[in-house]
Amino acid sequence: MTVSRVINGNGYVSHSTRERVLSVAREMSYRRNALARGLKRQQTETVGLVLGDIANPFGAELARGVREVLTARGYTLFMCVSERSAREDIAAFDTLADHRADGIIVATRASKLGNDRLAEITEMGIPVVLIGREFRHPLADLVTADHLRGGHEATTHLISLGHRRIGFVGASLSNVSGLKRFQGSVEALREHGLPVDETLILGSDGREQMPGYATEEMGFDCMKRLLQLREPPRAIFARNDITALGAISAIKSAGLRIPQDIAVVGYDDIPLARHTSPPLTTIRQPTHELGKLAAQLLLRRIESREPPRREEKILDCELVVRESTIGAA
Amino acid sequence: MTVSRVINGNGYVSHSTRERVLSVAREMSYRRNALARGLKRQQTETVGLVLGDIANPFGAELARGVREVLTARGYTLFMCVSERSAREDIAAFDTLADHRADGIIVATRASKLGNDRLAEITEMGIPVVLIGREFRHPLADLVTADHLRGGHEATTHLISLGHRRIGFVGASLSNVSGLKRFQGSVEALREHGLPVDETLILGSDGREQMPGYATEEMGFDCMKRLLQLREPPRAIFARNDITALGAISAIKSAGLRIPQDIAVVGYDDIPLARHTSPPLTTIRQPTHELGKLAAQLLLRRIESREPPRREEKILDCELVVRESTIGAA
DNA sequence: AGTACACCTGTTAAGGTTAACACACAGGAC
DNA sequence: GTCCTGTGTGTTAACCTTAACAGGTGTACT
Repeated sequence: MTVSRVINGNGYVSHSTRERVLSVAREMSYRRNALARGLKRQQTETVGLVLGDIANPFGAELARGVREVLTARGYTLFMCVSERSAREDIAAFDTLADHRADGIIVATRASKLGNDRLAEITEMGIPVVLIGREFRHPLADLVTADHLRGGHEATTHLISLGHRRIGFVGASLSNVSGLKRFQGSVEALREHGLPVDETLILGSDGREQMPGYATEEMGFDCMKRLLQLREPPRAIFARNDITALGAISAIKSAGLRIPQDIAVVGYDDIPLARHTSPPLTTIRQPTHELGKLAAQLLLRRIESREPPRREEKILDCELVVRESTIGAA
Repeated sequence: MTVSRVINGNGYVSHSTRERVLSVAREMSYRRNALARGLKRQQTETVGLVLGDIANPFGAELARGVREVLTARGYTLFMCVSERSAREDIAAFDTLADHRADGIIVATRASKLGNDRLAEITEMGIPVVLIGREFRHPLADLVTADHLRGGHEATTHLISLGHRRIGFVGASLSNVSGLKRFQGSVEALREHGLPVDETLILGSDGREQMPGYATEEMGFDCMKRLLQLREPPRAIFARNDITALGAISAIKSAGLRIPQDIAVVGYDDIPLARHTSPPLTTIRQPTHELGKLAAQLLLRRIESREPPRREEKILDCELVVRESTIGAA
């Protein structure tokens, strides 16, 4: 009835009526029912963000970017975590679809099962945007950082410092971003005529279950194994900063110095990276931008009458040189 | 109609009918509408978690504990972030209330405005459980770690190592947990007849806005100021591990050694703490347990017919001694 | 035969909201 | 007087699901 007009502030309502409605509403501590509203209006002004590892500051920053754009446009963000398995991914997609989220942003690792369900959901007409996840679909946009170039730059940096034996910590076949970083690294080696020594490439050892998000634990373990080699690498490229921190820890506990004995490059430029000892050379992803862009693309999809042309945006990364690669001060 | 019975698996449905329904459902890629369902059933099997800083691994671990319990019982967890202001807190509460979440777990800092709205929501009959947030209400349960004792233990540890000038990094009047840690610390000093030197207590300097979650930036800044004192402290108790990392960074960039020149104790025992250099002595909170317990208390409230008696659980912390306080290997 | 019960299916209404429409009145323009 | 427009209010139906009930068939037991 007239109440709706008051609550939503559209249509004509006389001042006195409005006051009366508001006062009664206050008195009975009325809250409008978003379920009924969504049901009727066929839109909920709600967006779901599916994150993998929320312990990684990278995910936090991503969420921040997404939220910034969404709240400015009046949307609510609900975050779902899916850290263990494709099953959790699917559960998150289903829940968001069931609750009629207006759109979904997905930043978890790809998996066969997950992608299949994602395709279904996309085809049902729910706008979907991926962040750094391998899933191509004509109805879903994709944003990602240029990990190929990032990996390339990181490695080129090490090569330019004279390193010839470069270890890779945190290799993973199932994570696209990680894989691209690795590929970029290999390309750089090839370009400089350096051999790719497989004994220097360590990852999660097959015992990788779905989480596979690289942890400091993993960095620590891999680095320890590298140090046990007859001729350990003199430089390390880690799949991300968290992994790099683990590697640094392992190097130090072996009594070696960074960068004099072993140089380390990370990836992501998490806030902590500038405060490690030594401060970590790393590849900065435009994390915040990625989140904002994903949200913008999603809103474009949500608010346009018919499905817009698919967008795939690849943002540049940037090498940030700190003291973990060049001795200093 | 019969469809509902098939979808929900209750009531009698013949095999053939069930198959027919399922096949049609698949064909039209039917998804049940959680809005309509929630509207009709007056429950959504959905719980909201309001987190402050999701970049802090502490929040991540908390969420993990909460989720573990909820999913096992068939509930869905939606996370909302409120990192900047009391306004965001309120927005999150409102959204969750509007969407008829069955219950809300709140782990953000207390604020006058936020608590007022929380009281309203609680009194509307929505189950609420607080984690480490100062908000007492007969209808809301509270779980927290014993920060008073934690702060006491950390400081006692430093005193037992012979320290007499102990700095406190990250003081904040507006954060209860932080405040308790500080109080515990002061009590320990008093018990040992040591003076409380206010020049050694640094926080966010009044320029604290709502976020106030202590960052490594803050730890770095405070520590730098402490080092500029005529007689800097020889030991530091940081409000949390992230802050401690910042402090460590500042100490090192001043060319001092840990723990020989300055000992450092953190708080939380985040995964990274064992991988810093040197590994960080810290107070371990039963983070995962806190999350689980909060979820259990919430479910109790949700599922009991009439409001149960208020529970307030205080879990013990534990000192984890590592090399940032006692020189070693 | 009559009664009880298990099994299966359909009808109705309600949950809270809003789009669409209908109506009513006032004031101004012609 | 008629028409138009702006303002204010009310009615209806629909969004999709499910609780409650009603009704049907068939089998088993007394």
